Amino acid sequence: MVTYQINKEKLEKAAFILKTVAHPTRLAIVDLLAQNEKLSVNEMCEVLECEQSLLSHHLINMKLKGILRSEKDGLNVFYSLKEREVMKLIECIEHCDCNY
Amino acid sequence: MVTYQINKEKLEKAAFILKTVAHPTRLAIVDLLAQNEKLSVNEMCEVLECEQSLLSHHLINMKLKGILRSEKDGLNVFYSLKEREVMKLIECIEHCDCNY
DNA sequence: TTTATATATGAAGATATTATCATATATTTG
DNA sequence: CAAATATATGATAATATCTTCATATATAAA
Repeated sequence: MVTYQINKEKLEKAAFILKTVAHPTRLAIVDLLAQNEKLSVNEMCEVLECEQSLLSHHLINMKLKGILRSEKDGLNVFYSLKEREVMKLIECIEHCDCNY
Repeated sequence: MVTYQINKEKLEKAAFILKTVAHPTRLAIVDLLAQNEKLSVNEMCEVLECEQSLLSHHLINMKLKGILRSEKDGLNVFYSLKEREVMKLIECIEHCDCNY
């Protein structure tokens, strides 16, 4: 008999989190913030060569989904990883050499 | 100065793999195959309550992307995890309680 | 060799995601 | 206060993903 343990809710939550990160730019953001405690939108814009508005959309989305937090300081808004656990995802992925 | 280490190619690959798994049904497939060495399409259909054709699409997609392998035995096709490393993703996610 | 079963395929429609653009808001500085 | 700068917002267009359905293929069994 086939067993099945993880419940639907948990799977949906996991898929949700994964989705939030499953994008080159967003993954780069996580990576960047793993290496730098906090960064302003502008700083990330430059490093990632991503248009400001698009980056903003990504950042707000990630914040909304609980991956990032933000704090305002004058004109700048600094983003940082809310759950440093997310970094583990990246490491994990790096070790997983699926060939396709 | 902001540093940035991971290269584009790596990020794209990682995002690609993540995307493959960032879906409730596909995550359930990984989970199911982490617990059962190999399973036929039908067996998974029943457990996951997923329509055969849809499941087939998912499985083939996952195989194409290097997450799964398949072997035929008579009428059945058995799928199994190609990279058991993928299981770590799930564990990782489970420990990561992002609130959103 | 017809019938049943398991799986795959492909097209189309439904839905979701991503990118772009123009512009708004908020803050600082001159 | 006007101008400059940083970020956010919202509508829309472009694109990708997911689902469904009808049907094809391959194997096994009667």
